[in-house]
Amino acid sequence: MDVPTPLDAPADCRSVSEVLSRVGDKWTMQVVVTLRDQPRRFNDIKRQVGGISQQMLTRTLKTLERDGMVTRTVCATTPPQVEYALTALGRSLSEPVRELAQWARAHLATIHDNRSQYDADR
Amino acid sequence: MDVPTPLDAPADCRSVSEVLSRVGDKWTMQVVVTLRDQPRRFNDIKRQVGGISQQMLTRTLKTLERDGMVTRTVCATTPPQVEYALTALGRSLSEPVRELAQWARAHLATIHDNRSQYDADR
DNA sequence: CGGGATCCAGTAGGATACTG
DNA sequence: CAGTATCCTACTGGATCCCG
Repeated sequence: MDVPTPLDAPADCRSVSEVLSRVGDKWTMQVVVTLRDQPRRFNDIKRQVGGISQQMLTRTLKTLERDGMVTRTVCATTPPQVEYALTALGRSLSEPVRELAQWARAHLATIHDNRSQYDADR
Repeated sequence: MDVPTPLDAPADCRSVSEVLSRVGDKWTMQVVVTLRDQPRRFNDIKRQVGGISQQMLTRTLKTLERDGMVTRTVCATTPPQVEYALTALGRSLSEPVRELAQWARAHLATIHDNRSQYDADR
């Protein structure tokens, strides 16, 4: 237990890739961030995220619930109310993602520039 | 400029999602980690990663090169030698990813358990 | 050795309409 | 309000063969 975080073993790489591809889809992180401060209801999330269809929001929330990142609470009223909230696991994810967000903000423009230049050179 | 890292604005969410989905594919992180310590040649990377086809390695490396994360150096010898190395940008990415790797190691088993339980309950 | 070209299957994302 | 059910398109991952 000397090296802080090897990130060398193939098993680790696959774990990282698995997590990255899990949360790297189009909507998951936006939903997680939307739920970070307070629980919200379905159409509330839908408005906050913007541009997401009911279908994709349903899928995203169901997958998050399945992974134990989000809880789903149904109030048997009419009209029905369903409230979604982050679990501790879901909140804990937002910490390392915050780091990545900083990196994204700092370097995304550079990446886009690199792409433009690469494409122009051919 | 009070809050350290808001991660609230929709624009930020999209940046994060863009980066996550960019590096969240099946092979990118494994290639980056393989190149982290020293430059390597094509088939060397292929052996290190394991299970990747030439096609996918070619695509992955080309995309990394386009984004300015990897340099491609051709030695005009016979047989040709092509060496790939991480750029500073590529190396800087491995830092926040290291954080996410720790999270992955710590919580991946829990997530898998949650999935099993969720699937069993229906 | 280091790819390019082609073809193919599976899945992610999305539009729309309908339901309890 | 909060979904479910269809249907469709585009992209990802991969296998195979060919080339300098």
